[in-house]
Amino acid sequence: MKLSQATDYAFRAILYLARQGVGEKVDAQTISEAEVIPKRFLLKIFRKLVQAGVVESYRGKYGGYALAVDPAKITLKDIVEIVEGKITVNRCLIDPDECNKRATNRCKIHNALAEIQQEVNQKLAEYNFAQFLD
Amino acid sequence: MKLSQATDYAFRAILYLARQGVGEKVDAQTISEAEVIPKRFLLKIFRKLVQAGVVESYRGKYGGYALAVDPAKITLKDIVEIVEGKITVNRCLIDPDECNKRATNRCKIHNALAEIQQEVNQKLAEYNFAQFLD
DNA sequence: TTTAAAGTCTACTAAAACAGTATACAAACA
DNA sequence: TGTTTGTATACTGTTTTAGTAGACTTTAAA
Repeated sequence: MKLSQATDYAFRAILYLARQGVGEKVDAQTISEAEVIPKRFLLKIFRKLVQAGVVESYRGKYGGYALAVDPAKITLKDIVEIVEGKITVNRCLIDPDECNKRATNRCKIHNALAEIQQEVNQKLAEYNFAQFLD
Repeated sequence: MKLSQATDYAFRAILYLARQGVGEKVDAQTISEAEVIPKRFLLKIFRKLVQAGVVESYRGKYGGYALAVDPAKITLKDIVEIVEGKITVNRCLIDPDECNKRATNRCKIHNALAEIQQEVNQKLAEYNFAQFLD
């Protein structure tokens, strides 16, 4: 029941770019040093963020990354889902075949977990990166 | 960001015992079959529940397990914590040394995650096993 | 008082996930 | 045209998860 290290790194990388402003390019090396994130690992995380359209990348000399979206429009939930996929508190909640009792909808515990999962998603969606800028 | 299979099994085992009533003994084999849980694995989970005092065990022939506590007093949070320990949404929230920026208390993101963590704990604590008895 | 059926304790193992690295490649600017 | 940047793919070591195994202990009934 925890977020991965990669997600935590992504939070910090996005916040770093948000502080520079939308469209302001910074190279991975600089962010890696400032935020104490292994560079190759950070590059890997950035590829997901680029693919998702949250960040844009610039290749070649003087390349780097810049925020593509207003920080106020980027939530913690967005980043979590980009990096590690949708949150699933219990495996039964994704795929009924994962419930070895095949009782997903009849099981009150699973209904409770579904509610908790929704609550977590909602909470994560309440925080956007504009709020984290000092 | 999900609960382990062991926790899910524990939920179902506790619910099974709750349906029998406090003090009503059932052997692991029966529960294993009814809830489709590997028996040896279930035995291992039960040891934690026994140690925590939620369940009492009876050894020897005609032994088994029985709920030791009123189901209304057992919450989802209790079981999660017994089986997999306290929930920590982000590793920084347990140990500041885990934050490679050493910024746990100054970091607004981590403060947000701390709030979400508390929310999850509170939600889990709102559900008790009496509520799940039809 | 023996024996069979229960749980206990410790250790082991296979598979998946996590965290990070490496190597080769492509683009861009100077 | 060469150096600096990101891209793509694949590899690797460690930890966690999920489950299994074997030897042992307890208990009740025959």
